[in-house]
Amino acid sequence: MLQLNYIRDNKDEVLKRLAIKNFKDAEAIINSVLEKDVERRNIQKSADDVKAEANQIAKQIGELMKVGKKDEAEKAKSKTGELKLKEKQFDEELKKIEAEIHQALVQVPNTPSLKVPAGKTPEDNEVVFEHGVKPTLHAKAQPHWELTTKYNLIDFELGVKIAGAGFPVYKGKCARLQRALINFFLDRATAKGYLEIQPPIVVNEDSGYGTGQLPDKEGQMYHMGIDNLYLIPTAEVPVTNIYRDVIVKESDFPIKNCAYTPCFRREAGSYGKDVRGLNRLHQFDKVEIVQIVHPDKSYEILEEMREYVAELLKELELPFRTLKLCGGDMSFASALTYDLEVWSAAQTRWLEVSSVSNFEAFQTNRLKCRFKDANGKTQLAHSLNGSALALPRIVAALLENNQTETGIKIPKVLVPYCGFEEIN
RNA sequence: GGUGAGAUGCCUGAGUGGCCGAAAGGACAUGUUUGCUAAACAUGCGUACGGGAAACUGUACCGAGAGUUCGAAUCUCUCUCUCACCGCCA
Repeated sequence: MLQLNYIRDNKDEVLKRLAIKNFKDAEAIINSVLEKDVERRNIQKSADDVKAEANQIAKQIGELMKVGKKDEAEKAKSKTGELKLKEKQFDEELKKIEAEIHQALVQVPNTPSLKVPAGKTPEDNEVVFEHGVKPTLHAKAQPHWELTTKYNLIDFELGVKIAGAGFPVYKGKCARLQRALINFFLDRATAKGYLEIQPPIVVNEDSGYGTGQLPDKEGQMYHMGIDNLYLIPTAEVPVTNIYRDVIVKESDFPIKNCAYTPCFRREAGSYGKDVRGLNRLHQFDKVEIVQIVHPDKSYEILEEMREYVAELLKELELPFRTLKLCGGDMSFASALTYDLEVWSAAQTRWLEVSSVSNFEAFQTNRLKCRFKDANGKTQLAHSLNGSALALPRIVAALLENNQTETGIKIPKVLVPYCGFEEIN
């Protein structure tokens, strides 16, 4: 959620930036919010004045009672009836208008950075970096969903039997490969200064609101009604919520956390499209990196995180490209997002494996994650996160790109983690 | 699942109707002093939303919501959560 004060002071810039996101009703909503804000302040002033008067009288009555002037006390009491009525009325008005402002404000997406390219669809995303050579596969090369059957690596049908579509069962060397990837990613992250966290993989409602999954996207999460808990769609949710309602020390910046968790997504509405094999799952594994930083540093750190994820892909010897998302393809909460995509040689297409975003103060405003600056003023921190990395599509690309007629080669860096060099 | 206790500021913890935005201690910050990796002393130290050029000042907040009252951290009701013990169990 954007900060009202910020909008008030920077209206033109806010509108300019929202235009990049193709947010249609920006001007209408912002104007109405600002008008209501003026009204709100007027009402609050009136309410405060009435309350101040009532408080005064109450104090006087107390003193009169103490010295035994009962008559005068009674006289003072008679005045309070009217004040109480007014107070109630103002409070209700205030509540109403605050709700309206909030309602309008939550509809407004984060203001994109001015570096975000204009555009509406994924085709408008800007390729900022490309690395590696797309491999040429042998004549009988297969997509990963056939390779996994051939080498007995993943049983999708078994997953259907146990849970449902989108819950694969990994076996043998593939299970080991998954474990290897998780450990590799965590080792690299901790070496880079990220503190490893093992968070709960269920969260309560407050946490869902904190990172913005609720109230809008609740259909995307698995909900356990009996205890009112949600399965996390990403470690971002529990890890970022560590910093909900806290005032961190400025000297603690940058706060760097990483976490491996399974992720659960209902993916409602995406049936039938690009869902073969490992491309889109209800449950998958991911290592996430999260940073809470000083506002002045967040863009510098975003680049650092993007570079870090790119390094991982280089080490895995996967061809990849980095995209700067255009206004139309960015998420609601992001101010600037890089997507990293690996080349899937048998599918001959790019697969998104990481999304690295700077949320500026959009998320921390909702979370109330603040710090005291040098002047002793509390202000919102900036939050960033990125996948580093999501497993299934990495596995898909590894299987497809590294296949030979006799087996699948494991990248060097993973061999110590896997304990084998080839799947055959 | 059963029984009991509780929810106060960054933390511990006092506070049973007006003198309480809240004692005390700790932590933290600044300064002084002695010196040495620390201690002593002094001062400061909640958050949010308003008003004001500023000094300053108004209002709200003691788990959440409602109520009683001129006046509520303190009384009543509802809800949520936490802890302890027992039972069951990884």
